[in-house]
Amino acid sequence: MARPREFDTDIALEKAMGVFWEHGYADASLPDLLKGMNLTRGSLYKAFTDKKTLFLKVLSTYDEQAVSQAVAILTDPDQDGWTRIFTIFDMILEAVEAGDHRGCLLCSAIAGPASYDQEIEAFATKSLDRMLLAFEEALKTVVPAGETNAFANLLVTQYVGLRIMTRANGSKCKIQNSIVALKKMAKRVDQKN
Amino acid sequence: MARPREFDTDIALEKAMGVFWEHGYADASLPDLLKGMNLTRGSLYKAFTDKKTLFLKVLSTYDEQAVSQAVAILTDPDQDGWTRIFTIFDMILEAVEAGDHRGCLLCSAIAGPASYDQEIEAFATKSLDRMLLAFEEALKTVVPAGETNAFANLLVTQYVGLRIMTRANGSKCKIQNSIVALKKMAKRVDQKN
DNA sequence: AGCATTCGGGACCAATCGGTTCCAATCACA
DNA sequence: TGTGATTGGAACCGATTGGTCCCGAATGCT
Repeated sequence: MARPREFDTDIALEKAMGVFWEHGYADASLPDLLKGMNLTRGSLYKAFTDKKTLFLKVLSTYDEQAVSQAVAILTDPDQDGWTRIFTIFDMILEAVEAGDHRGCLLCSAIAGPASYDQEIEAFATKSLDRMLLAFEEALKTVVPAGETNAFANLLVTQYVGLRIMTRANGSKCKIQNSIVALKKMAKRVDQKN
Repeated sequence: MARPREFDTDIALEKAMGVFWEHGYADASLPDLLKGMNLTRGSLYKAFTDKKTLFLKVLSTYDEQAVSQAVAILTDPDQDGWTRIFTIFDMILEAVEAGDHRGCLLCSAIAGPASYDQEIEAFATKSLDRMLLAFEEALKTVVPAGETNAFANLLVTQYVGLRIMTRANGSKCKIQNSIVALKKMAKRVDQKN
């Protein structure tokens, strides 16, 4: 019984992801979201309750998609540890070079609403911890066992830093150089091992 | 002639810095600023024109104070390069351990309004570039000449990443570990040099 | 046919935003 | 003493915020 939804919830969620990704949580206004999702106010609130609830669901799908992709790359057993790691960082660089300044939805959430909203913080932290574990997994093959955790944290911090700087326009060069240095560091660490 | 200002502009500016530092640019509302600065609307607008103008002035005083302090540490000729660098990172850790989750006003500006306001971006980028040069200066004594720039970029990125993660509450452990790894990295780089 | 539920779309809500303007009171300088 | 600028404080502005409600039309299930 009853008329079914005319729009696909998942597709709407991905469109919402696009809006939040570009504008950030706070600066994505309801009109922005409605236009980006091709919905009316009534439909949005009936389907997603709330702006914040919508954002949490978006974070969830971002975790399933972007984060899972990164995790898959970092834990790919067919590749060398450093190869996996630099696949991730090279993708960041490629995105910036292609003019994509959106950065990482997760990192922007941490920089923004996570500082005053515990739910958002918990969600974002959980996702970032998945990346931490994946980095650690990749490092297991290339650094001594007792050091994987520390280096994984360094790489996650580097990841966050790069993704944040991505959102400022004139940062391409700095991002390039950071990754160059990261590769040099990898070489040094590797020779010792 | 005329009645003089009852409040000290510089002190008001520092109070405003405190408000922006804690809340971020967008989330610092006029009432927040007025309460934090002990001013009324009229006085604020007469003295500082604008919320954005006020913020730019605040960024400027932040540059003169916090950034200059960091630059001074990083370029102190009496200290070893790595000592200078890890003084900076240890200060970040100490702040977090003391419960200070404000992070870095500059980094928050880059993560926030710098993405849609060119003036703010230009200002923040300029300040961050000062830190970049200072990191490079410190590195000159400990890494080969051709590599100082790349490593300086890595360190600035690390700095930004740490400062952003600082604003999420449960990140103390990650920050600790990142810095531990940074020190390990320094050792490896040093042995090669 | 009839019921239920969704649709798009707009009206409407209170609250807040940044910003302007006016006020009487205050105080310094000439 | 009088002029001029600044004070705290409130009133007020239009715009925007997130959110609710109601509408007639559409559509699927029984």
